[in-house]
Amino acid sequence: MLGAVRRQGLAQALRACAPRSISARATPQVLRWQRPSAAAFPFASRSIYSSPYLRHAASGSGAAAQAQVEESLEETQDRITEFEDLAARQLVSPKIINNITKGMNIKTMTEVQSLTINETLKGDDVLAQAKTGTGKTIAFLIPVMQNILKDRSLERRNHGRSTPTDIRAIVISPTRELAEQIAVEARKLVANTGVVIQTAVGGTQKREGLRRIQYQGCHVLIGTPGRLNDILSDPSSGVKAPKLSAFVLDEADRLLDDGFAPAIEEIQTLLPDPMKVDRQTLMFSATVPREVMRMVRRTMKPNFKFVKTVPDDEVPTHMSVPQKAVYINGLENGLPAVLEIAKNYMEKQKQDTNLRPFKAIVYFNSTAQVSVAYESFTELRNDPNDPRSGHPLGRTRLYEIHSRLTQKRRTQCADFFRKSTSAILFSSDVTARGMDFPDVTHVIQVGVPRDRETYIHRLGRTARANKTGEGWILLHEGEESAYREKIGDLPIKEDTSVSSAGVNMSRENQQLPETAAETLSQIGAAMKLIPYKTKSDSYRAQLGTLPSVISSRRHMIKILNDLARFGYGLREPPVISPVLARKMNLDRVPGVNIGHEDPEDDGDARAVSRFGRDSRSGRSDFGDRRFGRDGFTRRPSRSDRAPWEGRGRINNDFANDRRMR
DNA sequence: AAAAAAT
Repeated sequence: MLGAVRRQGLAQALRACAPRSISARATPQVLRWQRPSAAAFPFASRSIYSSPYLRHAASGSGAAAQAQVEESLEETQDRITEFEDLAARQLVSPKIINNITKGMNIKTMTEVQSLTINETLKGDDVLAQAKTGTGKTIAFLIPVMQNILKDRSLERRNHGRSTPTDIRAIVISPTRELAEQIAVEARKLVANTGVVIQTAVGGTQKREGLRRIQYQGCHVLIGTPGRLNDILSDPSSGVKAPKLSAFVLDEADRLLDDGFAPAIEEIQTLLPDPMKVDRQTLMFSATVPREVMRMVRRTMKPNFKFVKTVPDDEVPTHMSVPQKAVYINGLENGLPAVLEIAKNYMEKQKQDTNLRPFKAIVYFNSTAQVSVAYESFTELRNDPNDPRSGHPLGRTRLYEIHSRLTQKRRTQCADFFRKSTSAILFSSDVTARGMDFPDVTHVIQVGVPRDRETYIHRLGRTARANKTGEGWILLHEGEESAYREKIGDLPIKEDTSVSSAGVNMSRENQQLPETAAETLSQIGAAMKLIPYKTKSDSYRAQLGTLPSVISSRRHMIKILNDLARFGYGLREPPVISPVLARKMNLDRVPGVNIGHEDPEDDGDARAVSRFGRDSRSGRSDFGDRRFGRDGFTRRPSRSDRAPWEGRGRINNDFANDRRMR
């Protein structure tokens, strides 16, 4: 019953967004997959109206809830589900099908593929709402390629070679890696057909890319908004798409977010008038917010199809994957907790060979935090005093990826991680959407993500292709309210198995469980080996991300200073420029270190090298500012060793302070 | 000072 109301709500939403003048006949059809037997899942259909637009439309449609929904069951019944059949019915070139069934060894379509391919092959415009990791790339590539192959003029022109004005399809993706990933897939699909695939993404040599297009030609151009716009708007590039027959937006919701829309609109003005040169527009989107609907209405034919491939009764990933929340005592407990989660799993995996090798993505909200994590994990040693003692995670490979790396490094890391059996990828949200890394067993999110969608997309990197996986999120109690607000309704269970998470790292001489003590000292030692700038950048970066999560400035500075001191091992908080301090209303907050530059001598607590020699001496020209209830209460003295090493001395007033925030 | 993305 509830399901029926929901269905009607959806149809309503779609009608509401179609222009009024459009006749009933032109109302977009809603196609929906029905699970044969409705299994009773506790969380069924919760995610279906996760988009604000549809949720709103659905809830406001009470009076009209009687309306019938168009549901084409006939089409559901004789829908093609085997790739072979597409060739047998002469819908798709046997070459393409052969590449799929033999080359890629895929026989049966996923639900997304089956539902969308059956529609797109008819030539209609399609908006598909699809869960990630369900083969949607192939789903939109097949009709695009088929359209290109069936144009016989391709073969005659230019002695069978392509030219830079031959572009038949443009595919836009929100990240460079995703564009490359789509191109790789596309090339497999059209192997030995003569169709030329090219990419246009930032961070690469524009001239080199252009030369490749000029020399090899291009039928399908896959890229990111900026570079695509750059190339198409540059008349001297000679790259044009006068015969464009397909236009695809992957991750449309993301693409229509702030920032991308202007570039995409500009690209559209550079394409031929769709009224004169007929083209098929396809959009894939995990959610269907207002912006996506607006773009659909502006660019798609009035009879576009809406294909919803999240079945009513299928449990979406973020409802079925086991998810755990770990409360950390301070932000400084974050990396120890990550390390311990890894160790615990690897220990279990030794006992139980059925468990897959540990392969994790660890997400942070800023690039600088990613670097701190990656660099410190690289420096880990079993025995911090002996560089030869081996890494606590054994042969687990470590990678980092974010926008501040060169494109070459990014691509390399993505490739390496994809191929690794046991690895950790420290990542910003570059990889949050669409990226397909096989066999990821863990997604660990450090801190509350910027929004609900981000959480769900990150989590979607695991449990792909019918595999299992688990999600973890590490939370400071100061983040609790933001956490509950954003994702409090998801099935995330509190987990208390991570012993180093709850340790108060400001206290010395504590009796700690062995695993916690070991983990904390390993991280603490590794942290001393990484550059000061990496840490101070991370501190400042979090001044940018935390205010949306923690409302009190005082509290924020307090926990950041704890991180600087007990996590990063710094003697004093990194400087904040006077301008920034004023802008953020921090000038009167205790513990804020207002200054101009990072100290020349590093400001590190005590850069103890692996060989045990002190390599830096202290400096204290920060005056009285340091002497407040700010986490840096004590004048730096002989020992700045981390308290859990048992020899440090810290101010107990301050330690008590931690309890009464 | 806070993902991403054109130079």
